[in-house]
Amino acid sequence: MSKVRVRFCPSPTGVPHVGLIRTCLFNWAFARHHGGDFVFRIEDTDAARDSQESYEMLLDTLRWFGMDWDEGPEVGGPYAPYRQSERHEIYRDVVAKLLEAGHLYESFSSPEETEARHRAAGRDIKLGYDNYDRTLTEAAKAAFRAVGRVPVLRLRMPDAGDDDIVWNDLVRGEVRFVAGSVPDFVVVRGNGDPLYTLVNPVDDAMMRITHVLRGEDLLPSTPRQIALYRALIDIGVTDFVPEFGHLPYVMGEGNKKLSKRDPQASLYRYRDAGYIPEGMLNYLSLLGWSIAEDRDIFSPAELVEAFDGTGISANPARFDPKKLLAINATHIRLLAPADFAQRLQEYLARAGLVDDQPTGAHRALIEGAAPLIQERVQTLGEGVDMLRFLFVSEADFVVEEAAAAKQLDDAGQAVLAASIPVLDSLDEWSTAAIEQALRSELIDKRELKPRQAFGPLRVAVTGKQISPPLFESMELLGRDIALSRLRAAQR
RNA sequence: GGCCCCGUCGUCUAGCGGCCUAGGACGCCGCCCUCUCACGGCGGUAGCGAGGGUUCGAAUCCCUUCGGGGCUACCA
Repeated sequence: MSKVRVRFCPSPTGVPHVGLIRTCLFNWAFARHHGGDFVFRIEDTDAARDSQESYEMLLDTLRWFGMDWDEGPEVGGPYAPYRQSERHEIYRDVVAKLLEAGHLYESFSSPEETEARHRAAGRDIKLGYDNYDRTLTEAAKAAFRAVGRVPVLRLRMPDAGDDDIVWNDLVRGEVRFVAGSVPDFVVVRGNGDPLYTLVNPVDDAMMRITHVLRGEDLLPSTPRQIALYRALIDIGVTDFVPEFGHLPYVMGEGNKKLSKRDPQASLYRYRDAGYIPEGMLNYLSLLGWSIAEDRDIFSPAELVEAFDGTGISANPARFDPKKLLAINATHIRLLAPADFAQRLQEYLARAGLVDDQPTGAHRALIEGAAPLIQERVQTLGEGVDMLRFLFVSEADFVVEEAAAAKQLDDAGQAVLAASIPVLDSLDEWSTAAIEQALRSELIDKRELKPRQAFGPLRVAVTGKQISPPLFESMELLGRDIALSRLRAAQR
């Protein structure tokens, strides 16, 4: 087999979403596994919907995931340009050759006229285009032009009785469309603009794409693409038809395909919340694929190692945010502690709790606190919430109302009153010393249950009922601030 | 309507004729650990859409049926 070449070819509309990136991921992993090329092409042929902003988000997202491309925007390549909006002369040239060779023909029929012919012949009007204009005489065409009508260009499809269009789908096995069941389709608009139906296969052919892995929604268009490919081979644009593989849908709530507009589908939502790329990639690749019978946690490198393009499931996969979260949590725990601290720092900065280049004191705080929460959070965003009490100014520090009501009652006040002098007189402000002193005073001497003893202190010091371990937190906070918060919680 | 795809626990899946009284994971429930929350450990819950074949033997092969979904544009 020649070198594997696959492509990811989104149109830049809207925000990158889960289904799109899953498709990208499978292509990327397939290319990397086989030592092939990953081509990134932008299908911006719909000026009304495409946007530069969306284009930039696409690049940004792939980079965030570490899905690098060998050819495409900003890196170039031998088949440049890689934005379809810059390839119009190429399409014009191919169209001219296709027309000359008789694969395309001018079609003047309006949908109404086609429908009228179906009615007149007693056929179902839902049959679609009837290939009527194939046989238009030059005189008839001239007559249309004379009244100002402009033709679209259609590709001739095989007729009933010709060979069926069959391919061996990488995901679904043999798929067959009976010859004659697919009408001739439009490839160039009346105004001369080429359509997706033309430019997508033309670019794939010219860029020598060997494997087309794409969404299941494109499966019914495959016979048309194969027919076009045959025409392209005939005129010498390429010399082979690629393999096709149609990936199952990613479903959302209910029984509906996850929509671009579904907020749950936006990648940025997860990125902003502090999901990490390793976790997202892992989960996304589980949507229609599995690495082994008894395993579902793996690194991007392990994915590439295993992903050979076989064993992709044909049935739709439901996107499950809970499982995504769980897998993300596992990957967070897998990070090297310094790596976790670094990533956490970025989110703390984003939340405005530390500077982009944190001060030495903040840096020390992050290094001390990160290990306390690495096993406690599922996202980096949760980590920010959990550590907020360490970074806020005393003026901004607040004790949650519900927490105060529950823990700073009369019993809680007694705990505060007993603890403050003990802590105040500690020789050494360390986790071990704090714990020893408090246990001795509250558990041994006053015979409190641990949760009764430490609950009020936790709330007073962190403002929440859920926090990193208490004694470590107090040490990090420092004696002065810890004591002043305990005193402030007294009434 | 026509064409096409899909059908294993609630969800993602393993399974490709005997290894299956169907395995793993998420979720959920219980217990242990425990300063909160997590982590970790142990246990539990729950599935082959239905009906016919083929076969000594079917989740696995065939047919039918039911159900879900997609396409059917001068969108991509």
